[in-house]
Amino acid sequence: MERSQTQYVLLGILAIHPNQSGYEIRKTIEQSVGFFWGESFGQIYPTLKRLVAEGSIVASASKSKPTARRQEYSITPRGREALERWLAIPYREDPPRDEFLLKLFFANEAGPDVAIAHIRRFQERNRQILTTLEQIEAISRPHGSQFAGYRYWMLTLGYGLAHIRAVLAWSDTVLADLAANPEAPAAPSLGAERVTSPIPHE
Amino acid sequence: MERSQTQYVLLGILAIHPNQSGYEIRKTIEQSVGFFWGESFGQIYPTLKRLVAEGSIVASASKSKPTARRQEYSITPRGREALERWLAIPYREDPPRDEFLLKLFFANEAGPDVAIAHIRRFQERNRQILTTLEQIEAISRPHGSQFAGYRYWMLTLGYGLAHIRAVLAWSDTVLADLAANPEAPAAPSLGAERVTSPIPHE
DNA sequence: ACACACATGTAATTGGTTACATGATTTC
DNA sequence: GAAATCATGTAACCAATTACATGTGTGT
Repeated sequence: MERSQTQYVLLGILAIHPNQSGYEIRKTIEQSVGFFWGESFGQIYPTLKRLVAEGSIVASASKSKPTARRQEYSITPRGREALERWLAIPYREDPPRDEFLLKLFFANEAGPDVAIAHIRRFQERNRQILTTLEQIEAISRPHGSQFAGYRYWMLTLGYGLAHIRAVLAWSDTVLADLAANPEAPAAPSLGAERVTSPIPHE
Repeated sequence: MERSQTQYVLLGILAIHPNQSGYEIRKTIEQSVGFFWGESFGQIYPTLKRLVAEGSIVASASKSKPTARRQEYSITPRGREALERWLAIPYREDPPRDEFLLKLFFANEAGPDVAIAHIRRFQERNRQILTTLEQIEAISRPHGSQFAGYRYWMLTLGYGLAHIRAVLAWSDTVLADLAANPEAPAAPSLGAERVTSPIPHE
């Protein structure tokens, strides 16, 4: 609970766009930060209650859509302070885990066809995301800076585009290499003179 | 336990390089897949025991380094089968969570100085990793394909290099933009005509 | 003697997903 | 009237980290 990031996502989203229900918040998350962040209902609803109890957000009956169950939330000055405090501290790296790269790394145990299948899947998925991100970019550009925070949205979008374009280009060269030269020469197993990569972790 | 990926990392590492202790396995993980995968002792030791119980690996007293406590593990044919089965099934995307991008996305609530601080940190860290990966590449290239799996190691390394170079280039343009134009024009909050990004998830 | 790397393990905690359960509202 | 979407919540489960605890071997 102390270092749960979920609360700050909720605060941040409500800071940008108040008077949303839990259900709506989740949609907003999907549609804005969805390509690098996800939240589940099982996490959202309890956290909203906790934030209300702490006074970081307030709940109110919906005015725009007065249905029976719907609750709307807005950030309070206290919530804004909490958000700003959190934003100011250095981001933490959580331990990286990329199953795609892991399976590719071990692909020698399974053969090049398996590697190729994974890479094709990787390409399909990332081409799809790239198309989406490019559409957002195209739609947003004429809009100009229509809302606060637009600039930073564009920055994160730019990250996504740069990342995906780079790894898609990489995947093309990899596929070409695997197709041109399916069987790599066999060799002794990783032994005494192995090369290592001491990547610094936090 | 069913969908724990830890077991497969251990199997994969032992498939490439047998007769390692738990302690050693962890070091090997850090030094090979460390830039995209991590494992803790609290996860490694119980999983090793479970894999022994299942017959996927075998434990033996150390021959090369016969100390009191040291246990060495090697993969069995059964473990190899389990590894191959796992390698053949499509990788799963786990929900993305990038705190750096999240803080950047919300940076309008905190000001450009906060955004700049995060990006500088990001650059420092990634430049450091880039240097390490480039050194590995430089050392490995003359070695040629000295061991089985070398090829796939180089492929994952290539991914890391492509990714880091791309996001570092992105970060330079972002910093230049934020420095040249620290205050973005204020604008109404994210409202009715907001643009959305329906990223497909699995 | 001291420090550091090697080596193994467990317990507490937790952040999070998934599945389940329920019901209202809208749209076709 | 059926289906989809809106809407909220809880319980079970779990993978994983972190902290703690213990001890050996090596090098200075």
